[in-house]
Amino acid sequence: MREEGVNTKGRGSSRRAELLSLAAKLFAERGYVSTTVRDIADAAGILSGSLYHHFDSKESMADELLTGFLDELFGSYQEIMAAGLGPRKTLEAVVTASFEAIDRRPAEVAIYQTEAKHLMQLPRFAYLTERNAEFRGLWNAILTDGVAEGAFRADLDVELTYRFIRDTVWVAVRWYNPDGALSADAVAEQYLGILLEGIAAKRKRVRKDP
Amino acid sequence: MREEGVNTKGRGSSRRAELLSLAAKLFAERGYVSTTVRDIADAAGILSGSLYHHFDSKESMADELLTGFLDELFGSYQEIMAAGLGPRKTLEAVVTASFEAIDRRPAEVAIYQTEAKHLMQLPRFAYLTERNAEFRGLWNAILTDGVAEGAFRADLDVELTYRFIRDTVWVAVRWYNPDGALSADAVAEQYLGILLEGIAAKRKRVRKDP
Amino acid sequence: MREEGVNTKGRGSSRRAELLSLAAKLFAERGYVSTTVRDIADAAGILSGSLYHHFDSKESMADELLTGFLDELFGSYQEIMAAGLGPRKTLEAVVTASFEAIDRRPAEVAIYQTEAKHLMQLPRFAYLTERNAEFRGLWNAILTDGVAEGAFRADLDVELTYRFIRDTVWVAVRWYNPDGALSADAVAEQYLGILLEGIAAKRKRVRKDP
Amino acid sequence: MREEGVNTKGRGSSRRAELLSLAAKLFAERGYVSTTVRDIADAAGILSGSLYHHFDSKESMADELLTGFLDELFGSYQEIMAAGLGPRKTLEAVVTASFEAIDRRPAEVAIYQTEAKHLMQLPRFAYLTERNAEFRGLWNAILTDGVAEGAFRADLDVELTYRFIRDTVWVAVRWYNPDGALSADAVAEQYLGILLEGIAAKRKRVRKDP
DNA sequence: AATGAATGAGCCTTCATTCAT
DNA sequence: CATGAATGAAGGCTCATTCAT
Repeated sequence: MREEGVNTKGRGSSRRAELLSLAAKLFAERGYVSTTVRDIADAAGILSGSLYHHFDSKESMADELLTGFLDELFGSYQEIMAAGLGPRKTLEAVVTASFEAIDRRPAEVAIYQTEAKHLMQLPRFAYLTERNAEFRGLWNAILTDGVAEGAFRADLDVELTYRFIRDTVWVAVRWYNPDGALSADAVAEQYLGILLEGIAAKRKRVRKDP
Repeated sequence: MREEGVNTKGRGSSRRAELLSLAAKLFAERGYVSTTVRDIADAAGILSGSLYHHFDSKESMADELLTGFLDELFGSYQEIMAAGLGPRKTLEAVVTASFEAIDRRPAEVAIYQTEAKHLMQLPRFAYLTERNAEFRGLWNAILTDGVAEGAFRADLDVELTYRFIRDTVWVAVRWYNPDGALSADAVAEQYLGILLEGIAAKRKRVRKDP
Repeated sequence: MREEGVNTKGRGSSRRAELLSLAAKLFAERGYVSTTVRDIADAAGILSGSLYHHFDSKESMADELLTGFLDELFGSYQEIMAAGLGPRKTLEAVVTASFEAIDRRPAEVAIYQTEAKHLMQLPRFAYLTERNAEFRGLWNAILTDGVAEGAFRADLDVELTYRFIRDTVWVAVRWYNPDGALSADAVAEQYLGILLEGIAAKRKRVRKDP
Repeated sequence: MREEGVNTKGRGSSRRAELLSLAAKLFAERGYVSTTVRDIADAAGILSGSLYHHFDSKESMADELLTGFLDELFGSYQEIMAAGLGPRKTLEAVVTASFEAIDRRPAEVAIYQTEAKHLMQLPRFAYLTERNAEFRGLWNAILTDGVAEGAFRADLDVELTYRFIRDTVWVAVRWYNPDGALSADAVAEQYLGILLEGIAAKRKRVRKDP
C-alpha cells in the first residue's frame, strides 16, 4: 500500500507514467548522472522546470523506477520459492523469471545493473542493499539445497557460483533486445543449457550403461 | 625518443603515473562522469588546475588508461592465439589471461566495463569499437574451431556463448578483490570448471566404462 | 512563426534585448575577450549562469550582435546602390549611412571594428569574411565608376582609396559620441569635405590661367 | 638613459630582444589579452616559466614594446618639428614619418592601435595618455599654423581633421605589408595626395573662368 | 638560462531546482 | 499543468606567475 508517503506528488496519473518511462529509457541509455533533467523534459516536450510538477527530484524518479521494478521482481521470486519445486526446477524458474524481467523492463534492469552500486550509497536507496542481501540469500538456499540433495555438483563453490549466475543473468540486459528474434524464454533456455550441464552432478553413467 | 603523438605532455614521468593510477581508482569507484577533476587532484594533494600540467583533459586520462590496458590485454591474447594450443587450451588460456588482467588492473577493467559504452560514442574512443570487434572475432574463432574439432558441444550457439563468456568474465571485476583469499588463477579455474563442463562435448563414457 | 534556426533560445523577448544591449556596451568598452560573462550578468543584476537561459554562449551574443548590425547596415547600402545616384552622390550616401550606423549602433560598430579580425577565424563567424568581400566590391564599384565617369581623379589608386575610406569611416567610432554636439550627418559632411576636396587651400586658379 | 629602473631584468641581451620581438608579433596578431605567455614561450621554444627569467610579467613586455616604439616615434617627430619646414611640408614629413614607423615596427604600431585604449587605464601605462596629448598638441599646431598661414583651407575643423588624420594614418597598419609592393613612402605619397587634394576630379577651371 | 611542478584566481558553462505567473 | 526566469553550486579548463632544482 504505498500510494501515499512523503514526496509523492500525485502518483498514478498517466502523464506521470509516460514521463517515468521516458526517464527510464534515458537513464538506461545514457546513464543516470549523464541524463539531465532537461533531457527528460525535452523528450517529453515540456520544459525542465515542469517536471517538478510530477516528481520531487531526479532522484525520486530513479527511486520510483527501481522500487517498482524490484517489487515486481521479488514478487515473482517469492512465488517461485513458495512453490517448492526442488532445487533444479527452482533454479530454472528463477533464471527464467529474471530473463523475463529483462524482457519486460529492460530499462529498469539496465539502471539497476549500472547505477545500483553508486545509488546504494545514498540513504534513500538503502533498500538496494537489502534487496541484494535478499537475492544472495535466495540463491544460497537454492544452491546449497541443490548440492545437499545431489542435484548439483558436490564440489560447487556456492558463493562463487552465486556471483557467477547473478552477473551472467543481469549483464544480458546489455545486449538483449526485446524486439529481437530470440525471446527471453529462448535465451533462458540456452543459458540454462550452458549453466546446468556445467554444474549439474553427472549421473553415474556406468551403472546405467549395461 | 618520444614515440607518442600530439597532446602527450611528457608521458613517462613517475608523477604522471601516480596521478593516472589515482584517477583510475577514482574512475572505477565513482564512475567517470561522477569523478571530478578536483576529486583526482584532491587525492593527489594538488590543485585541480595543476593536473593540466600533466594531462590535457579528463578525457585524455581515461583514454590513456584504456589504451594502456587494452594494448597490454590484446598483447597477451595475441601471444596465446599465436601459440596454437587447440580450442580448449586456448579458451582456458584466454579466460585465465582475462582474470589475470582483472587481477593486475582492476580499476582499468572496471572503467572499461562501465564506461566503454558511453565513451565509445566519442570519436576519440573509436578504438574501443575496434577492440570490441577484435575481441568478438577472437572468441568466434575459438568457439567455431572448438565445435568443428569436436572439443565443444555441437549444438552450441556461438554468438550467444560468446556474449555469455565475455560478460561473465569481465563482470567479475565487480567483486574480485586482488588482495583477497582467492587468486585470479583460482577464480579462473573455478570459472572454467563451470564453463567447460557445460560446453565441452561429453565423452561417450559408455565405451570407456567396461 | 519562429523563423530562426537552432540555438535560438527564444529570440524576441525584451529581457533578451536588454541583456544583449548590455553585452554590446561591455564588449565595446572592454573588448570581447576581456569582458566576462559575469561582467554582463553583473550589469544585468543576475547571476552569470542565468544568462544561459537566454543565450547559448558568449560567442552567440557576439554573433547575434554582429549579424543584426551587419544585416541592417547592408540593407541600407543596398537601398543606396539600387537608387542609381551616380558615383559622387552614391559615395556621399554610403559614407553618410555609415556614420549614421555609428550613431545608431556605436557599440556594434566598435565590436565589429575591434573584434572582427579575430572572430573571423572561427567558422561561426565566416560571414564576416563574406561581408568584407561584399563591402570591398561595393566600394570598388563606386570608385571605379566614379573614375570612369570623370567624377573622381583619374590617377586614383582604387584599392588604396577603398582601404583609406573604409578605415577612416569606421575608426570614427572610437571618438564619435552619439550624445555629443556634432551629429552624425555633420561629421559625415565634414568628412566628405576633406575626402572629396582635400585640406589644401585652393590656389586662386583664375589668375594663374590666362 | 633608461638602462636601469625597477623590474628591468637585464635589458640588453640579444635573447631578450628576440623574445620581445616574438611577443610583439603575437600581440599584434592575436591581441594582447588573447596571446598567452605560453604562446610566446612556445614560439621561442622554451617553457612559459622560463620567460620570467627575462621579463617580470606579460605586462612589462607590452610596456617595453610600447615605450621603445613611442620613444623612437616621438624622437622623429621632434626632429621634424625642430626643422621649421612650414605647415605643409611639416605635415608631409610627419605623415611620412608615421608611415615609416608602420613600415619599421608594424607589430608595435598594431599593438598601440589596438591595445592602447585598454592598457591606458592601468597606472603603469599612464604615459600613453601623455603621448596622446603630445600628439594632439603637435597636430593642432601644424593644422592651426597651416590655416593661419593660408596653407590649408580656412574652413577646416581642426579638431576633426586631427582625428581624421590620426586615425587614417595609424589604421593603415591593418593592411600595410612591409614586404609588399608598395613602399611606406609610396603609400604616404598617395595618402598625402588624397588628404591634401581630395579625391574629386578638379573641374577644368580655365574654361570656366573668363 | 631553463625545466618542471605547482598555485590561485578566474573563466565559460552546466545543471538540479525554485517559484511567480 | 506548464512556462519563463532565475538561483547557486559545481565542473572542466586556462593562465599568469612562482620557485626549487
